[in-house]
Amino acid sequence: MEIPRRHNLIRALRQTHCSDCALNPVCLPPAIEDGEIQQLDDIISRNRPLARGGVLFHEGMPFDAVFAVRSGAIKTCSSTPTGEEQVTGFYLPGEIVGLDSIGNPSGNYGSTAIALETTAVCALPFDALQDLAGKLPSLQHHLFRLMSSEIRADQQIMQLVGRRTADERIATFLLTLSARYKRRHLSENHLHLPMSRSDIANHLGLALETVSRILTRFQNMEVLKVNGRDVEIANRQRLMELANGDQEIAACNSHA
Amino acid sequence: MEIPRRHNLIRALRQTHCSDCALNPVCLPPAIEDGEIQQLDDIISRNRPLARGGVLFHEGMPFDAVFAVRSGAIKTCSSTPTGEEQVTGFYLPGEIVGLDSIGNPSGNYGSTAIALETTAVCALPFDALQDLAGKLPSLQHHLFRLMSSEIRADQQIMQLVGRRTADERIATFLLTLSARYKRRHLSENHLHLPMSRSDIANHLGLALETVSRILTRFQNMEVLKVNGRDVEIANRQRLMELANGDQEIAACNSHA
DNA sequence: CGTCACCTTGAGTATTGTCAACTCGGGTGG
DNA sequence: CCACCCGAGTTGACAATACTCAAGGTGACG
Repeated sequence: MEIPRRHNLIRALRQTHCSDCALNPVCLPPAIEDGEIQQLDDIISRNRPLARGGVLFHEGMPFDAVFAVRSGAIKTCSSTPTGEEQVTGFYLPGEIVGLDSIGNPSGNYGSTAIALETTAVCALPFDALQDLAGKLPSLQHHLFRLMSSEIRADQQIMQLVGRRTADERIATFLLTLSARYKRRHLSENHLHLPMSRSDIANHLGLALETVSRILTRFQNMEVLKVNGRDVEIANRQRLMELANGDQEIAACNSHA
Repeated sequence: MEIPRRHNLIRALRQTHCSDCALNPVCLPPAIEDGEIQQLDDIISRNRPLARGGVLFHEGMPFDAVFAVRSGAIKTCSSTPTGEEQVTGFYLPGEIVGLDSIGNPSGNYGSTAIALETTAVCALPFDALQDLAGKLPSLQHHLFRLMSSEIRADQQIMQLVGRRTADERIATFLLTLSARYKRRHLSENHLHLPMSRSDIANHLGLALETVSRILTRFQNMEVLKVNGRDVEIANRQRLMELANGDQEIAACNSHA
Protein backbone atom coordinates (compact mmCIF):
# COMPACT_ATOMS: atom_id res chain seq x y z
CA MET A 1 0.00 0.00 0.00
CA GLU A 2 2.95 2.33 0.04
CA ILE A 3 3.77 2.57 -3.63
CA PRO A 4 0.47 4.19 -4.71
CA ARG A 5 0.69 6.64 -1.85
CA ARG A 6 4.09 7.76 -3.03
CA HIS A 7 2.82 8.16 -6.54
CA ASN A 8 0.06 10.43 -5.33
CA LEU A 9 2.57 12.53 -3.49
CA ILE A 10 4.70 12.86 -6.57
CA ARG A 11 1.73 13.81 -8.70
CA ALA A 12 0.70 16.43 -6.17
CA LEU A 13 4.16 17.96 -6.29
CA ARG A 14 4.21 18.05 -10.07
CA GLN A 15 0.82 19.69 -10.32
CA THR A 16 1.71 22.57 -8.05
CA HIS A 17 2.04 26.03 -9.57
CA CYS A 18 4.17 29.00 -8.59
CA SER A 19 1.06 30.94 -7.60
CA ASP A 20 0.26 28.57 -4.76
CA CYS A 21 3.84 27.65 -3.85
CA ALA A 22 4.68 28.48 -0.26
CA LEU A 23 8.20 29.44 -1.31
CA ASN A 24 7.23 32.03 -3.86
CA PRO A 25 8.15 35.02 -1.73
CA VAL A 26 11.67 33.61 -1.63
CA CYS A 27 12.27 32.64 -5.22
CA LEU A 28 10.07 35.10 -7.12
CA PRO A 29 10.33 38.86 -7.41
CA PRO A 30 8.28 40.51 -4.67
CA ALA A 31 6.33 42.82 -6.98
CA ILE A 32 5.33 40.26 -9.59
CA GLU A 33 1.70 40.20 -10.78
CA ASP A 34 -0.57 37.22 -11.25
CA GLY A 35 -0.48 37.27 -15.04
CA GLU A 36 3.29 37.40 -14.89
CA ILE A 37 3.46 34.46 -12.52
CA GLN A 38 1.46 32.53 -15.09
CA GLN A 39 4.05 33.30 -17.75
CA LEU A 40 6.81 32.09 -15.49
CA ASP A 41 4.81 29.03 -14.57
CA ASP A 42 4.51 28.12 -18.22
CA ILE A 43 8.23 27.78 -18.72
CA ILE A 44 8.91 25.84 -15.54
CA SER A 45 9.02 22.09 -15.50
CA ARG A 46 8.76 20.02 -12.36
CA ASN A 47 10.38 16.66 -12.54
CA ARG A 48 10.06 13.69 -10.30
CA PRO A 49 12.00 14.12 -7.05
CA LEU A 50 15.63 13.09 -6.93
CA ALA A 51 16.68 10.37 -4.52
CA ARG A 52 19.52 10.99 -2.10
CA GLY A 53 22.76 10.98 -4.06
CA GLY A 54 20.94 11.73 -7.32
CA VAL A 55 22.66 14.07 -9.75
CA LEU A 56 20.68 17.13 -10.85
CA PHE A 57 23.33 18.22 -13.32
CA HIS A 58 26.91 17.26 -13.86
CA GLU A 59 29.98 19.38 -14.55
CA GLY A 60 30.49 19.44 -18.32
CA MET A 61 26.86 18.78 -19.28
CA PRO A 62 25.41 21.42 -21.63
CA PHE A 63 23.96 24.23 -19.54
CA ASP A 64 20.25 24.71 -20.18
CA ALA A 65 18.50 25.51 -16.93
CA VAL A 66 18.80 26.73 -13.38
CA PHE A 67 16.81 25.04 -10.63
CA ALA A 68 14.75 26.21 -7.69
CA VAL A 69 14.83 23.80 -4.76
CA ARG A 70 11.30 22.96 -3.59
CA SER A 71 12.11 20.52 -0.82
CA GLY A 72 15.14 18.61 0.37
CA ALA A 73 18.67 19.91 -0.14
CA ILE A 74 21.36 20.07 -2.82
CA LYS A 75 25.12 20.40 -2.67
CA THR A 76 27.23 21.69 -5.53
CA CYS A 77 30.81 20.58 -6.10
CA SER A 78 33.40 21.47 -8.66
CA SER A 79 36.45 19.39 -9.33
CA THR A 80 39.75 21.15 -8.89
CA PRO A 81 42.61 21.08 -11.39
CA THR A 82 44.19 18.39 -9.21
CA GLY A 83 41.15 16.18 -9.30
CA GLU A 84 39.78 16.62 -5.79
CA GLU A 85 36.24 17.80 -5.21
CA GLN A 86 35.36 21.13 -3.64
CA VAL A 87 31.91 21.61 -2.15
CA THR A 88 31.01 25.10 -3.35
CA GLY A 89 27.60 25.44 -1.74
CA PHE A 90 24.51 24.01 -0.11
CA TYR A 91 21.04 24.91 -1.37
CA LEU A 92 17.85 24.73 0.70
CA PRO A 93 14.22 25.10 -0.40
CA GLY A 94 13.55 28.45 -2.07
CA GLU A 95 17.15 28.82 -3.21
CA ILE A 96 18.38 28.72 -6.80
CA VAL A 97 21.06 26.31 -8.00
CA GLY A 98 23.15 26.70 -11.12
CA LEU A 99 23.64 30.46 -11.33
CA ASP A 100 27.39 30.00 -11.49
CA SER A 101 27.08 28.17 -14.80
CA ILE A 102 25.25 30.86 -16.76
CA GLY A 103 28.27 32.49 -18.29
CA ASN A 104 30.60 29.54 -18.40
CA PRO A 105 32.68 30.07 -21.55
CA SER A 106 32.28 26.41 -22.52
CA GLY A 107 28.48 26.65 -22.36
CA ASN A 108 28.45 23.75 -19.93
CA TYR A 109 27.64 23.45 -16.26
CA GLY A 110 30.69 24.41 -14.24
CA SER A 111 29.79 22.28 -11.24
CA THR A 112 27.89 19.19 -10.25
CA ALA A 113 24.70 19.32 -8.18
CA ILE A 114 23.87 16.36 -5.98
CA ALA A 115 20.80 15.72 -3.80
CA LEU A 116 21.67 15.31 -0.14
CA GLU A 117 18.27 13.81 0.61
CA THR A 118 15.09 13.24 -1.38
CA THR A 119 14.76 16.52 -3.21
CA ALA A 120 12.21 18.16 -5.50
CA VAL A 121 13.19 20.99 -7.82
CA CYS A 122 11.60 23.27 -10.42
CA ALA A 123 13.63 23.53 -13.62
CA LEU A 124 13.86 27.03 -15.13
CA PRO A 125 15.09 26.73 -18.74
CA PHE A 126 17.51 29.56 -19.04
CA ASP A 127 16.77 30.72 -22.59
CA ALA A 128 13.11 31.13 -21.80
CA LEU A 129 13.90 32.74 -18.47
CA GLN A 130 16.14 35.24 -20.17
CA ASP A 131 13.50 36.12 -22.78
CA LEU A 132 10.94 36.59 -20.06
CA ALA A 133 13.35 38.72 -18.05
CA GLY A 134 13.64 41.02 -21.07
CA LYS A 135 9.90 41.59 -20.89
CA LEU A 136 9.47 41.74 -17.12
CA PRO A 137 11.85 44.26 -15.57
CA SER A 138 11.04 43.04 -12.07
CA LEU A 139 12.09 39.52 -13.01
CA GLN A 140 15.30 40.77 -14.57
CA HIS A 141 16.03 42.76 -11.47
CA HIS A 142 15.29 39.76 -9.29
CA LEU A 143 17.72 37.60 -11.25
CA PHE A 144 20.42 40.23 -10.87
CA ARG A 145 19.71 40.30 -7.16
CA LEU A 146 19.91 36.53 -6.85
CA MET A 147 23.23 36.37 -8.65
CA SER A 148 24.59 39.21 -6.66
CA SER A 149 23.56 37.48 -3.42
CA GLU A 150 25.39 34.41 -4.58
CA ILE A 151 28.51 36.53 -5.08
CA ARG A 152 28.19 37.97 -1.59
CA ALA A 153 27.60 34.53 -0.08
CA ASP A 154 30.73 33.21 -1.77
CA GLN A 155 32.71 36.20 -0.55
CA GLN A 156 31.55 35.47 2.96
CA ILE A 157 32.77 31.89 2.66
CA MET A 158 36.04 33.20 1.24
CA GLN A 159 36.56 35.41 4.23
CA LEU A 160 35.45 32.63 6.58
CA VAL A 161 37.85 30.13 5.11
CA GLY A 162 40.71 32.56 4.74
CA ARG A 163 40.74 34.53 7.93
CA ARG A 164 38.91 32.63 10.66
CA THR A 165 39.81 29.80 13.00
CA ALA A 166 38.11 26.43 12.76
CA ASP A 167 35.84 27.27 15.73
CA GLU A 168 34.70 30.50 14.12
CA ARG A 169 34.01 28.77 10.81
CA ILE A 170 31.79 26.13 12.38
CA ALA A 171 29.94 28.62 14.57
CA THR A 172 29.33 30.95 11.62
CA PHE A 173 28.27 28.08 9.41
CA LEU A 174 25.66 26.95 11.92
CA LEU A 175 24.34 30.47 12.44
CA THR A 176 24.06 31.05 8.70
CA LEU A 177 22.20 27.79 8.30
CA SER A 178 19.94 28.71 11.18
CA ALA A 179 19.11 32.04 9.55
CA ARG A 180 18.26 30.27 6.31
CA TYR A 181 16.01 27.80 8.10
CA LYS A 182 14.30 30.64 9.89
CA ARG A 183 13.70 32.43 6.62
CA ARG A 184 11.80 29.44 5.34
CA HIS A 185 9.80 29.40 8.59
CA LEU A 186 11.44 26.37 10.14
CA SER A 187 12.85 26.09 13.59
CA GLU A 188 15.92 28.27 13.88
CA ASN A 189 17.26 26.44 16.90
CA HIS A 190 16.73 22.84 16.02
CA LEU A 191 18.61 22.14 12.81
CA HIS A 192 18.72 18.92 10.89
CA LEU A 193 21.88 18.95 8.81
CA PRO A 194 21.28 17.34 5.43
CA MET A 195 25.01 17.08 4.72
CA SER A 196 27.74 14.84 6.14
CA ARG A 197 30.60 16.00 8.34
CA SER A 198 32.84 15.46 5.39
CA ASP A 199 30.77 17.81 3.20
CA ILE A 200 30.84 20.48 5.89
CA ALA A 201 34.58 20.06 6.32
CA ASN A 202 35.21 20.26 2.61
CA HIS A 203 33.04 23.35 2.26
CA LEU A 204 34.74 25.15 5.16
CA GLY A 205 38.28 24.12 4.26
CA LEU A 206 38.76 21.86 7.29
CA ALA A 207 39.50 18.20 7.94
CA LEU A 208 36.43 16.18 8.80
CA GLU A 209 38.02 15.16 12.10
CA THR A 210 38.27 18.83 13.01
CA VAL A 211 34.57 19.34 12.38
CA SER A 212 33.73 16.36 14.52
CA ARG A 213 35.99 17.46 17.36
CA ILE A 214 34.64 20.99 17.39
CA LEU A 215 31.02 19.86 17.43
CA THR A 216 31.70 17.67 20.45
CA ARG A 217 33.62 20.46 22.14
CA PHE A 218 30.74 22.90 21.54
CA GLN A 219 28.48 20.26 23.04
CA ASN A 220 30.68 19.97 26.13
CA MET A 221 30.56 23.74 26.43
CA GLU A 222 26.75 23.43 26.39
CA VAL A 223 26.51 25.68 23.35
CA LEU A 224 25.06 22.92 21.19
CA LYS A 225 23.24 19.65 21.67
CA VAL A 226 24.51 17.37 18.95
CA ASN A 227 23.02 14.03 18.03
CA GLY A 228 24.40 12.91 14.71
CA ARG A 229 22.95 15.25 12.14
CA ASP A 230 20.50 16.83 14.56
CA VAL A 231 21.97 19.94 16.09
CA GLU A 232 20.23 22.12 18.61
CA ILE A 233 21.52 25.59 19.36
CA ALA A 234 21.38 25.69 23.15
CA ASN A 235 23.14 29.00 23.70
CA ARG A 236 22.84 31.27 20.71
CA GLN A 237 24.51 34.22 22.39
CA ARG A 238 27.60 32.18 23.11
CA LEU A 239 27.59 30.72 19.61
CA MET A 240 27.59 34.23 18.19
CA GLU A 241 30.54 35.11 20.38
CA LEU A 242 32.35 32.01 19.17
CA ALA A 243 31.58 33.00 15.58
CA ASN A 244 33.30 36.33 16.17
CA GLY A 245 36.21 34.89 18.08
CA ASP A 246 35.31 36.77 21.28
CA GLN A 247 37.22 34.36 23.49
CA GLU A 248 37.81 36.98 26.15
CA ILE A 249 34.20 38.07 26.61
CA ALA A 250 33.27 34.54 27.45
CA ALA A 251 36.28 34.14 29.72
CA CYS A 252 35.39 37.35 31.56
CA ASN A 253 31.84 36.21 32.08
CA SER A 254 32.96 32.88 33.42
CA HIS A 255 35.00 34.27 36.32
CA ALA A 256 32.69 37.19 37.04
CA MET B 1 54.27 72.89 -18.36
CA GLU B 2 53.01 69.72 -16.77
CA ILE B 3 49.65 70.84 -15.55
CA PRO B 4 48.26 71.66 -18.98
CA ARG B 5 49.60 68.42 -20.37
CA ARG B 6 47.84 66.44 -17.65
CA HIS B 7 44.66 68.31 -18.27
CA ASN B 8 44.83 67.37 -21.92
CA LEU B 9 45.33 63.77 -20.98
CA ILE B 10 42.35 63.84 -18.70
CA ARG B 11 40.22 65.48 -21.31
CA ALA B 12 41.30 62.89 -23.84
CA LEU B 13 40.26 60.12 -21.48
CA ARG B 14 36.91 61.70 -20.79
CA GLN B 15 36.15 62.25 -24.44
CA THR B 16 36.78 58.66 -25.37
CA HIS B 17 33.80 56.57 -26.40
CA CYS B 18 33.09 52.88 -26.08
CA SER B 19 33.24 52.51 -29.85
CA ASP B 20 36.90 53.39 -29.96
CA CYS B 21 37.91 51.93 -26.60
CA ALA B 22 40.55 49.25 -26.89
CA LEU B 23 38.91 47.29 -24.09
CA ASN B 24 35.50 47.01 -25.66
CA PRO B 25 35.85 43.35 -26.62
CA VAL B 26 36.38 42.65 -22.92
CA CYS B 27 33.70 44.72 -21.30
CA LEU B 28 30.97 44.84 -23.96
CA PRO B 29 28.87 42.05 -25.40
CA PRO B 30 30.61 40.57 -28.46
CA ALA B 31 27.59 40.89 -30.77
CA ILE B 32 26.65 44.47 -29.98
CA GLU B 33 25.93 46.83 -32.88
CA ASP B 34 27.10 50.39 -33.43
CA GLY B 35 23.77 52.01 -32.66
CA GLU B 36 23.57 50.01 -29.47
CA ILE B 37 27.06 51.02 -28.42
CA GLN B 38 25.90 54.59 -28.81
CA GLN B 39 23.00 53.99 -26.42
CA LEU B 40 25.37 52.50 -23.88
CA ASP B 41 27.82 55.29 -24.41
CA ASP B 42 25.12 57.81 -23.56
CA ILE B 43 24.58 56.47 -20.09
CA ILE B 44 28.24 56.11 -19.21
CA SER B 45 30.10 58.83 -17.41
CA ARG B 46 33.86 59.03 -17.29
CA ASN B 47 35.21 60.81 -14.31
CA ARG B 48 38.60 62.18 -13.69
CA PRO B 49 41.09 59.42 -12.77
CA LEU B 50 41.43 58.39 -9.13
CA ALA B 51 44.77 58.78 -7.44
CA ARG B 52 46.37 55.83 -5.71
CA GLY B 53 44.44 55.15 -2.52
CA GLY B 54 41.38 56.99 -3.83
CA VAL B 55 38.00 55.53 -2.95
CA LEU B 56 35.70 54.70 -5.86
CA PHE B 57 32.83 53.75 -3.58
CA HIS B 58 32.56 52.96 0.08
CA GLU B 59 30.71 50.21 1.90
CA GLY B 60 27.38 51.64 3.02
CA MET B 61 27.13 54.34 0.33
CA PRO B 62 23.91 54.15 -1.69
CA PHE B 63 24.45 51.82 -4.62
CA ASP B 64 23.92 53.55 -7.94
CA ALA B 65 26.48 52.32 -10.43
CA VAL B 66 28.96 49.65 -11.38
CA PHE B 67 32.30 50.61 -12.86
CA ALA B 68 34.44 49.40 -15.74
CA VAL B 69 38.15 49.80 -15.10
CA ARG B 70 39.82 51.62 -18.00
CA SER B 71 43.37 51.76 -16.71
CA GLY B 72 45.11 51.15 -13.41
CA ALA B 73 43.79 48.71 -10.84
CA ILE B 74 41.19 48.50 -8.09
CA LYS B 75 40.90 46.36 -4.98
CA THR B 76 37.62 45.70 -3.20
CA CYS B 77 37.41 45.03 0.52
CA SER B 78 34.58 44.30 2.83
CA SER B 79 34.79 44.64 6.56
CA THR B 80 34.09 41.55 8.56
CA PRO B 81 31.75 41.35 11.56
CA THR B 82 34.85 41.58 13.75
CA GLY B 83 36.06 44.74 12.11
CA GLU B 84 38.99 43.47 10.08
CA GLU B 85 39.17 44.04 6.34
CA GLN B 86 38.97 41.28 3.79
CA VAL B 87 40.28 41.92 0.28
CA THR B 88 37.60 40.30 -1.88
CA GLY B 89 39.07 40.96 -5.29
CA PHE B 90 41.41 42.80 -7.63
CA TYR B 91 40.14 44.39 -10.84
CA LEU B 92 42.24 45.11 -13.91
CA PRO B 93 41.36 47.11 -17.03
CA GLY B 94 38.33 45.72 -18.84
CA GLU B 95 36.89 44.22 -15.66
CA ILE B 96 33.73 45.35 -13.89
CA VAL B 97 33.67 46.40 -10.23
CA GLY B 98 30.61 46.52 -8.00
CA LEU B 99 28.56 43.58 -9.26
CA ASP B 100 28.37 42.16 -5.75
CA SER B 101 26.42 45.20 -4.57
CA ILE B 102 23.53 44.99 -7.03
CA GLY B 103 21.20 42.99 -4.86
CA ASN B 104 22.37 44.12 -1.47
CA PRO B 105 19.22 44.17 0.68
CA SER B 106 20.20 47.52 2.18
CA GLY B 107 20.48 49.13 -1.27
CA ASN B 108 24.02 50.18 -0.42
CA TYR B 109 27.41 49.12 -1.66
CA GLY B 110 28.48 46.00 0.18
CA SER B 111 32.17 46.62 -0.20
CA THR B 112 34.70 49.40 -0.61
CA ALA B 113 36.66 49.91 -3.83
CA ILE B 114 40.08 51.50 -3.62
CA ALA B 115 42.50 52.47 -6.40
CA LEU B 116 45.82 50.66 -6.14
CA GLU B 117 47.46 53.10 -8.55
CA THR B 118 46.22 55.98 -10.69
CA THR B 119 43.06 54.53 -12.13
CA ALA B 120 40.45 55.61 -14.68
CA VAL B 121 36.98 54.09 -14.69
CA CYS B 122 33.73 54.35 -16.63
CA ALA B 123 30.67 54.64 -14.40
CA LEU B 124 27.64 52.63 -15.51
CA PRO B 125 24.56 53.93 -13.65
CA PHE B 126 22.74 50.78 -12.74
CA ASP B 127 19.15 51.90 -13.27
CA ALA B 128 19.91 53.00 -16.81
CA LEU B 129 21.96 49.90 -17.46
CA GLN B 130 19.09 47.73 -16.33
CA ASP B 131 16.60 49.55 -18.56
CA LEU B 132 18.93 49.19 -21.50
CA ALA B 133 19.45 45.51 -20.74
CA GLY B 134 15.68 45.04 -20.98
CA LYS B 135 15.85 46.37 -24.53
CA LEU B 136 19.08 44.76 -25.66
CA PRO B 137 19.05 41.01 -25.04
CA SER B 138 22.74 40.72 -25.84
CA LEU B 139 23.54 43.25 -23.13
CA GLN B 140 21.34 41.47 -20.63
CA HIS B 141 23.03 38.20 -21.45
CA HIS B 142 26.44 39.81 -21.13
CA LEU B 143 25.60 41.12 -17.68
CA PHE B 144 24.45 37.67 -16.59
CA ARG B 145 27.70 36.25 -17.91
CA LEU B 146 29.78 38.82 -16.08
CA MET B 147 28.07 38.14 -12.79
CA SER B 148 28.32 34.45 -13.26
CA SER B 149 32.05 34.77 -13.98
CA GLU B 150 32.41 36.69 -10.77
CA ILE B 151 30.72 33.81 -8.93
CA ARG B 152 33.08 31.31 -10.50
CA ALA B 153 36.11 33.47 -9.72
CA ASP B 154 35.05 33.69 -6.08
CA GLN B 155 34.53 29.95 -5.95
CA GLN B 156 38.01 29.45 -7.28
CA ILE B 157 39.41 31.64 -4.53
CA MET B 158 37.31 29.72 -2.01
CA GLN B 159 38.82 26.46 -3.12
CA LEU B 160 42.28 28.00 -3.27
CA VAL B 161 42.06 29.37 0.23
CA GLY B 162 40.35 26.34 1.70
CA ARG B 163 42.18 23.40 0.25
CA ARG B 164 45.60 24.47 -1.00
CA THR B 165 48.97 25.08 0.63
CA ALA B 166 50.50 28.53 0.71
CA ASP B 167 52.82 27.63 -2.19
CA GLU B 168 49.92 26.50 -4.33
CA ARG B 169 47.93 29.64 -3.55
CA ILE B 170 50.74 31.97 -4.57
CA ALA B 171 51.57 30.01 -7.70
CA THR B 172 47.91 29.90 -8.76
CA PHE B 173 47.45 33.58 -7.98
CA LEU B 174 50.37 34.54 -10.20
CA LEU B 175 49.21 32.31 -13.03
CA THR B 176 45.68 33.72 -12.86
CA LEU B 177 47.05 37.23 -12.92
CA SER B 178 49.28 36.34 -15.84
CA ALA B 179 46.29 35.01 -17.79
CA ARG B 180 44.38 38.21 -17.13
CA TYR B 181 47.32 40.35 -18.29
CA LYS B 182 47.61 38.23 -21.40
CA ARG B 183 43.93 38.70 -22.13
CA ARG B 184 44.43 42.43 -22.21
CA HIS B 185 47.42 41.94 -24.51
CA LEU B 186 50.12 42.70 -21.98
CA SER B 187 53.16 40.60 -21.31
CA GLU B 188 52.12 37.37 -19.66
CA ASN B 189 55.55 36.69 -18.19
CA HIS B 190 56.55 40.05 -16.87
CA LEU B 191 53.97 41.14 -14.31
CA HIS B 192 53.85 44.36 -12.40
CA LEU B 193 51.81 43.75 -9.27
CA PRO B 194 49.69 46.78 -8.45
CA MET B 195 48.96 45.49 -4.93
CA SER B 196 51.09 45.20 -1.81
CA ARG B 197 52.24 41.94 -0.25
CA SER B 198 49.78 42.61 2.51
CA ASP B 199 46.87 42.85 0.03
CA ILE B 200 47.90 39.60 -1.62
CA ALA B 201 48.22 37.90 1.76
CA ASN B 202 44.85 39.14 2.88
CA HIS B 203 43.19 38.05 -0.33
CA LEU B 204 44.72 34.57 -0.21
CA GLY B 205 44.21 34.03 3.50
CA LEU B 206 47.90 34.12 4.40
CA ALA B 207 50.18 36.21 6.58
CA LEU B 208 52.15 38.80 4.67
CA GLU B 209 55.40 37.28 5.90
CA THR B 210 54.40 34.00 4.29
CA VAL B 211 53.85 35.70 0.94
CA SER B 212 57.21 37.39 1.15
CA ARG B 213 59.02 34.18 2.12
CA ILE B 214 57.41 32.16 -0.66
CA LEU B 215 58.23 34.74 -3.31
CA THR B 216 61.89 34.69 -2.29
CA ARG B 217 61.86 30.89 -2.19
CA PHE B 218 60.37 30.74 -5.69
CA GLN B 219 63.10 33.11 -6.75
CA ASN B 220 65.80 30.85 -5.27
CA MET B 221 64.23 27.94 -7.14
CA GLU B 222 64.60 30.03 -10.32
CA VAL B 223 60.88 29.87 -10.99
CA LEU B 224 60.46 33.61 -10.60
CA LYS B 225 62.59 36.71 -10.79
CA VAL B 226 61.25 39.04 -8.14
CA ASN B 227 62.13 42.67 -7.75
CA GLY B 228 59.69 44.34 -5.42
CA ARG B 229 56.43 44.48 -7.30
CA ASP B 230 57.95 43.38 -10.58
CA VAL B 231 57.66 39.65 -11.00
CA GLU B 232 58.93 37.72 -13.98
CA ILE B 233 57.81 34.16 -14.56
CA ALA B 234 61.07 32.43 -15.43
CA ASN B 235 59.83 28.83 -15.49
CA ARG B 236 56.13 28.67 -16.25
CA GLN B 237 56.04 24.88 -16.42
CA ARG B 238 57.45 24.58 -12.94
CA LEU B 239 55.11 27.28 -11.64
CA MET B 240 52.17 25.31 -12.97
CA GLU B 241 53.44 22.22 -11.20
CA LEU B 242 53.76 24.20 -8.00
CA ALA B 243 50.20 25.47 -8.45
CA ASN B 244 48.98 21.89 -8.58
CA GLY B 245 51.14 20.69 -5.74
CA ASP B 246 53.12 18.28 -7.90
CA GLN B 247 56.02 18.16 -5.50
CA GLU B 248 57.08 14.69 -6.62
CA ILE B 249 57.36 15.44 -10.32
CA ALA B 250 59.89 18.13 -9.54
CA ALA B 251 61.70 15.92 -7.04
CA CYS B 252 61.90 13.12 -9.62
CA ASN B 253 63.31 15.48 -12.20
CA SER B 254 65.94 16.77 -9.85
CA HIS B 255 67.59 13.40 -9.14
CA ALA B 256 67.12 12.05 -12.67
C1' DC C 1 68.89 63.43 5.07
C1' DG C 2 65.22 61.74 7.79
C1' DT C 3 60.91 59.57 7.83
C1' DC C 4 57.64 56.38 6.60
C1' DA C 5 55.66 52.77 4.14
C1' DC C 6 56.71 48.39 2.48
C1' DC C 7 59.28 44.41 2.41
C1' DT C 8 62.48 40.72 4.11
C1' DT C 9 64.31 37.45 7.33
C1' DG C 10 64.67 34.82 11.73
C1' DA C 11 63.11 32.08 15.84
C1' DG C 12 59.62 29.84 18.30
C1' DT C 13 54.97 28.30 18.64
C1' DA C 14 50.34 26.43 17.87
C1' DT C 15 46.41 25.43 15.27
C1' DT C 16 45.03 22.09 12.38
C1' DG C 17 45.98 18.09 9.35
C1' DT C 18 47.30 13.16 8.95
C1' DC C 19 47.24 8.54 10.30
C1' DA C 20 45.09 5.09 12.80
C1' DA C 21 42.02 2.62 15.74
C1' DC C 22 37.53 2.15 17.35
C1' DT C 23 32.25 2.76 17.90
C1' DC C 24 27.72 2.89 16.36
C1' DG C 25 23.66 1.96 13.56
C1' DG C 26 21.44 0.20 9.53
C1' DG C 27 20.93 -2.88 5.98
C1' DT C 28 21.94 -7.32 3.72
C1' DG C 29 22.50 -12.01 3.17
C1' DG C 30 23.34 -16.52 4.93
C1' DC D 1 17.18 -14.37 13.28
C1' DC D 2 21.68 -13.38 13.79
C1' DA D 3 26.15 -12.29 12.04
C1' DC D 4 28.42 -9.49 9.21
C1' DC D 5 29.70 -5.53 6.77
C1' DC D 6 29.93 -0.94 5.49
C1' DG D 7 29.67 3.93 5.85
C1' DA D 8 29.57 7.69 8.98
C1' DG D 9 31.26 9.54 12.94
C1' DT D 10 34.38 9.91 17.08
C1' DT D 11 38.68 10.04 19.49
C1' DG D 12 43.75 9.93 20.22
C1' DA D 13 48.73 10.71 19.16
C1' DC D 14 51.88 13.02 16.47
C1' DA D 15 53.68 16.09 12.95
C1' DA D 16 53.94 20.11 10.07
C1' DT D 17 52.49 24.09 7.83
C1' DA D 18 51.87 28.62 8.49
C1' DC D 19 51.25 32.35 12.15
C1' DT D 20 53.10 35.63 15.55
C1' DC D 21 56.43 38.44 17.34
C1' DA D 22 60.53 40.84 16.53
C1' DA D 23 64.35 43.00 14.28
C1' DG D 24 66.38 44.84 10.41
C1' DG D 25 66.58 46.56 5.40
C1' DT D 26 65.25 49.32 1.26
C1' DG D 27 63.38 52.89 -1.52
C1' DA D 28 60.48 56.97 -2.29
C1' DC D 29 59.43 61.43 -1.21
C1' DG D 30 59.41 65.55 1.18
